[in-house]
Amino acid sequence: MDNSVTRNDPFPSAAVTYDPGAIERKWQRTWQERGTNNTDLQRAQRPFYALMMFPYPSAEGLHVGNLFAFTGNDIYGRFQRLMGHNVFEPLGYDAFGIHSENYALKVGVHPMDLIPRNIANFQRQLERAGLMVDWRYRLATTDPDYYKWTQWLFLQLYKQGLAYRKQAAVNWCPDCKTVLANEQVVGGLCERSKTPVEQRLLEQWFFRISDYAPRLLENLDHIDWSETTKTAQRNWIGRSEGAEIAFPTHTVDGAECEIRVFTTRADTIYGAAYMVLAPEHPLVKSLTRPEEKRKVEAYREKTKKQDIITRKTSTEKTGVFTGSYAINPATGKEIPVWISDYVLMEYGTGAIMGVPGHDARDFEFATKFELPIVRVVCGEREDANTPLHEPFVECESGTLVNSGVFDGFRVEAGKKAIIEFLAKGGSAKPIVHYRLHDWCISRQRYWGPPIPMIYCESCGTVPVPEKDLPVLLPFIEDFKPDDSGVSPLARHEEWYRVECPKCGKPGRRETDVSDNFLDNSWYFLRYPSVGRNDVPFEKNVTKKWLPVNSYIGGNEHAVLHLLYSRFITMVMHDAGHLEFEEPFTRFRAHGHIIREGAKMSKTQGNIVNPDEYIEQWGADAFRTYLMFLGPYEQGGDFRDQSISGTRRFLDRLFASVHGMSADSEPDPSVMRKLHQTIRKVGEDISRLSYNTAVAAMMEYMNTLRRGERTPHRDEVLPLIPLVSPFAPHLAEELWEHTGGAGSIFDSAWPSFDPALAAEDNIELVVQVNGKVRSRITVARDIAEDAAVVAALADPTVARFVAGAPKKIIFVPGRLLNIVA
RNA sequence: GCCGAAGUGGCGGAAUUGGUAGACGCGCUGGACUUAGGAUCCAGUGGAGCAAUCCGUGGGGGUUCGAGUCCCCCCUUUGGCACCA
Repeated sequence: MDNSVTRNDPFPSAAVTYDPGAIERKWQRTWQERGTNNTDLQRAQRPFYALMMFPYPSAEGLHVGNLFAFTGNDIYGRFQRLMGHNVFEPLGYDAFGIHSENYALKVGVHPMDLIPRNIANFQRQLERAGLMVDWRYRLATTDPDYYKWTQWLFLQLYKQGLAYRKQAAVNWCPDCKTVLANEQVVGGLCERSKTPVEQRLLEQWFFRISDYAPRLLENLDHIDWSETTKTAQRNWIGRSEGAEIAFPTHTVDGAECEIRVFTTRADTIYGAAYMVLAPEHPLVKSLTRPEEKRKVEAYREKTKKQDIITRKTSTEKTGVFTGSYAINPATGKEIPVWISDYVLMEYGTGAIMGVPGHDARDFEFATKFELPIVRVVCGEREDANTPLHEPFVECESGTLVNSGVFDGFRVEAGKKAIIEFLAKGGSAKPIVHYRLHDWCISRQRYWGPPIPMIYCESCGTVPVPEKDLPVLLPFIEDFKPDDSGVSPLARHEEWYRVECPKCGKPGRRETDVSDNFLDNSWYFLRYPSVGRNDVPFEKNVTKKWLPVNSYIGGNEHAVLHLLYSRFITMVMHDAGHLEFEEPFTRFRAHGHIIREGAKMSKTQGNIVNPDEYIEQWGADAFRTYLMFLGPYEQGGDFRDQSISGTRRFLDRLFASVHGMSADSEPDPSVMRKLHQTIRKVGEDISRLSYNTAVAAMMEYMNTLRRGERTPHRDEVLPLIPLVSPFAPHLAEELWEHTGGAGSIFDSAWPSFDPALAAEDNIELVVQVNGKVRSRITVARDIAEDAAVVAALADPTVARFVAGAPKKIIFVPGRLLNIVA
């Protein structure tokens, strides 16, 4: 006999209890059998491409951060499906690259063995997470079917003159005997061996992304992306408006020449007291007077040996005088020409005009070498003769002084006027400069797609014909990089020796592989065309599914991956392969998870292994908790203790569904709350505010449980679809249990009835002088006069209002403030 | 140095546009049920005070009838870029 119904327990312990393990296994199998997560790409009527950044399959397995990211995307995708879209949610593996290779080196397992193993482990973990992924379209960047097209992409860029070869410096670790990526150099030291990094010059392949800088910048105004990401890209592209100015001089041999500088502060040209060239500037040789030659040569040698990082981080200014002078085109005066490593050959023209009065670095340099410091700008509190004890860099309030005919100009106007004036004399032109460098894609490594180029003695550089793709990455035992500075592939003559495709004479393959960022710069184009081996992305399916409707990923990729993807898409657009030029219509950066207030790291041993938690709490509770622990776009703090709360919520949902009745009528106030909840959860999911969506459902659950009553069917059932994006397995189970047909994900999001959600009576906040004194229950549409009368009838309010109110502020439906 | 984000109870965090600060959850306190409770359920929970009430969103000013929210000046934490002319 059932005597478990007690006064305090409106939900009798039902015969069935919530067993997430069993339910999740059941539905994962059922989904698989029914093809619930499959999308018919051809026939879809309302395509919606919900993309998440794919993981690199590290050996540690799925990180809770991956799951946090994926779950957030999955919820959005499932919600869009319930809203009537055909949602495509693919996932794959970014399996080439230095991360994977380094791990393979560390454990001494060949990546060709290791990576498939890692992928298998990831796959197992991901399948437990209950993602709505259509695995038929899974890809790995290491699949020859995939990287064949990565190589094809390279060839398209080459064809368009966007890929070129030049000498460039790389980071070299003498201890690891390998080339390092910039990310692997921390504070001038090798991340792993802590050895100082050296710089080496190598011939490398570059993509002309800098040609696209203006477009990459301008388009940012038209795409719906997280502002933080757009800001990061804007800064990275680094547009500077300024002028190129020529300073006439003559070489040691007496020939006339000019030093061109780039400056954003043309207004300060009257304060240009010296010039500085980068040590490697091509004019240095011809400008160095014989008596200075020894010093200059020594300085150049010294800076050449310096590694990139030390040079960038050292603060003390150094430099030497060349012995030559140039003419300041504004003043007509001679100024000395120096060389110093604080001027970078890579930026601008590799030369600057030194304006010590109004630039911090120039000030430091001039102070050290006792060069004249002249004031040419002053603020409101200074005049032309106010001495400069520190550089005056303020522009806004600045006025030009000691600047000849330009005295009295405001900084901005002065800039324009001076450029115009110099331009007339042919010594200046306005110019826009970008900080964005060309993209070096060569890697002297093994684990990547070989760059599809062949060097022939008679034909020169010859691209591999498209029909010969892919250039397979061969299996080699000795994939470890050595101190030769070239890829391990360069040790394999049997591989790199080929006939020239043009003339048939002996040729040599390019032995570098391409950057991992090239692999993942186009994977989203590939997903819908996985399986097509004749084209990288099939025209019709691409037209139907791209650009991506929603892209979610980490902001650590704000500049590299997300910029490169945009670049590649633009190039493909320009070449006529794509109809759009921006790949991701909407992008949202998710936050990152920390654990108990600290960063998760292996050394601290506080890594969350999703397996254990899913085992203990169920995937649904784990997913819901991840979404509840903080705002999705900001991340949050993972606390073991807190998971119980979300699990309790699911337990209660399960119990409510099993304990509900259909006998009496639903409670109107509960129904009102229900419709408010439907609205809120929908709105919150739309703006990725998952934590508040979960809170709203919990709040409703509390409403449902309040008092000693059995919840009505109509009060409970709509909660199932609301919770389904978060707890898909449980929702399916409850949907089936309550007689739903097919998958809940082929049903619809519950409709929200504004009339039902509206309150008849509201609680009006009554303030006196802005301080809350009371809350009164009044009709929703109460008029101001009636509200004042009702408020003054309240004894507490009356006590604070002595005479006649001075002023009344009435916010209908919300608040009444009486100023007494 | 530059660019960005953020400081709210014991903790994670709520608070679309200036309008009830602390939703929701954890934890904690008390209680019910129980052989037991690290299960479940009920009640309470920012601080001070018997109470009326007062004080409270990093600190200091300001605007406003009203400020977590807007403005100015500081402090702290955190992410990114870093001699970018």
